Amino acid sequence: MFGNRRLAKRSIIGTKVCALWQDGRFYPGVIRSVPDDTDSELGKYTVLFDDGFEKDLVAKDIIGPGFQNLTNSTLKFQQKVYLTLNGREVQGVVLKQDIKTNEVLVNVQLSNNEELEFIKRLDELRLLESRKSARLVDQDTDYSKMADVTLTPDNKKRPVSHVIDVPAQTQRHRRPVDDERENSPGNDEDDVEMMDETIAAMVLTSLSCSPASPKFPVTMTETADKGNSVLSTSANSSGFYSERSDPSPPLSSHLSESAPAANIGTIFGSYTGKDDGIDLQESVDEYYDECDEPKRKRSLQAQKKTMYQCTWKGCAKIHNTCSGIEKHVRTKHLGLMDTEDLSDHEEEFYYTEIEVNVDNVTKTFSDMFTSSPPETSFIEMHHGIPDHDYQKKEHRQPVHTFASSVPSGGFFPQGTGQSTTPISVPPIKRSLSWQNNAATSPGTVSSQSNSTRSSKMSLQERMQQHQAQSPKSHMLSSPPKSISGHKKARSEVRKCRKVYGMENRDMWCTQCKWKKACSRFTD
DNA sequence: AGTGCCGGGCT
DNA sequence: AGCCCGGCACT
Repeated sequence: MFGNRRLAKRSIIGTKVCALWQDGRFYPGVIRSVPDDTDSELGKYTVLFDDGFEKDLVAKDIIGPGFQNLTNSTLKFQQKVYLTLNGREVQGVVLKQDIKTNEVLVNVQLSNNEELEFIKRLDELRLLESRKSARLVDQDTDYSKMADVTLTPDNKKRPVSHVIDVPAQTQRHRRPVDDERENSPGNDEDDVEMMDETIAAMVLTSLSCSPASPKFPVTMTETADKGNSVLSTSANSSGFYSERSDPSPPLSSHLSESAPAANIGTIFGSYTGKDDGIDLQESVDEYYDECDEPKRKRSLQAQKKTMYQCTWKGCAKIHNTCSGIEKHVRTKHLGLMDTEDLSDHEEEFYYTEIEVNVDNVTKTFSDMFTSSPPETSFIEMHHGIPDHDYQKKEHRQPVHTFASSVPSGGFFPQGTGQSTTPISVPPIKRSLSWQNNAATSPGTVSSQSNSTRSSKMSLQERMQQHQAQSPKSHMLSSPPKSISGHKKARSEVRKCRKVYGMENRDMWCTQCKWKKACSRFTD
């Protein structure tokens, strides 16, 4: 039936698509049959629309996986679309589309029957309703998921890359939304909704930092004094969505789910790329949600802490929350929108729980963040974000404690004496962090050898160390030659064995397990 | 001695 | 292909 000259296009029949109808709008349907010659642009696909009609269409009139992207399309007035607001998929109709900017004015009817108009970018819209929850639908094949994914342009299909993909589209032109907000004053909630996605994406962006990634964002932890933790303030106070049964302090709220417009507005001034502070949020232990609820033992300064580590190839990002890591996987690796509702939780396959021995989780994090020279990563991280005047904010704390050891003064407010949690950072780690290339006097560091240490270090520590030693962290501190040299001394190379240790062999990448070239920490 | 991983064998 | 491991080069 199918042309068999090529690899069959993975049974395209049955694919859920949206196809052009006579009226110039796209309607959902499934592929009924494919042309004999699928290579030809003229071949007609038969699409069975959901309402029972059938039509033969060329590929270019079909939107869906394997066909056109929505981004390439022009949507007509009254075209039904789906979009995500505040983590929920809502339906709307197109009012108009600005071809130039690819922004679409969408009218959305909220559950409370309120109608609102949003300006969304084309790539934020979908023509097909997303699957609600794979858990409920008992794991059918990836099909619909694929549809979801591919229908959302810009979601490059599963980037198999360990490069963090900054969800650029979420960060660009947010101004229109701003304008939009002005159009509907007094509706805070909606404002929130509109911002959520962006913020969440920004959070993710900022958070995206795998050991393999050079862009380990330097973030502030709760050690930041209140004046500085710009975002954590805003995020923290977001407990206004009371559906969150969690009676925990406001700080436990989930950024992506809700963030009070008011606060954010205040804090961000104009709502733009001020994501800068966001990373603070997650980095800290206050970033809890229902996922970790049972594990909330930190009041005990527990010795054990469950962390979640991304197992995506080349990525070993660790989050301290389940939702955090899920989001990471979802947006960074699966190329999905950061919308839990739309996700079918495939991300669960890409992270693993790790129990970490830490005497003080906070310490751990602060370590992680202190250990890489902030400036570069920080700047890079925010590269391309408009209106970014983060630097102007009071984030730049004088770095007291480590000023001498930190190359090019990071802003991490280590020195903030008002830190609530005593941060006892083992000197070893810190010195290690910058010791690699920077000239280090042997005497200043612990006399223990690196390897000895690593066998004794907790996993977490090793991870930190790895992060600290990842290439980026050298950028500022290292003498030029190490940059040009590129070839790392063997001792510097971090591999699963070193990072996780023998005792955590199950966390090694497969290659390492097989004594093959490590696939996780490729340099 | 420890580590990274090639080459090759087994299933 | 997935897995395992001897053995070598390197540190």
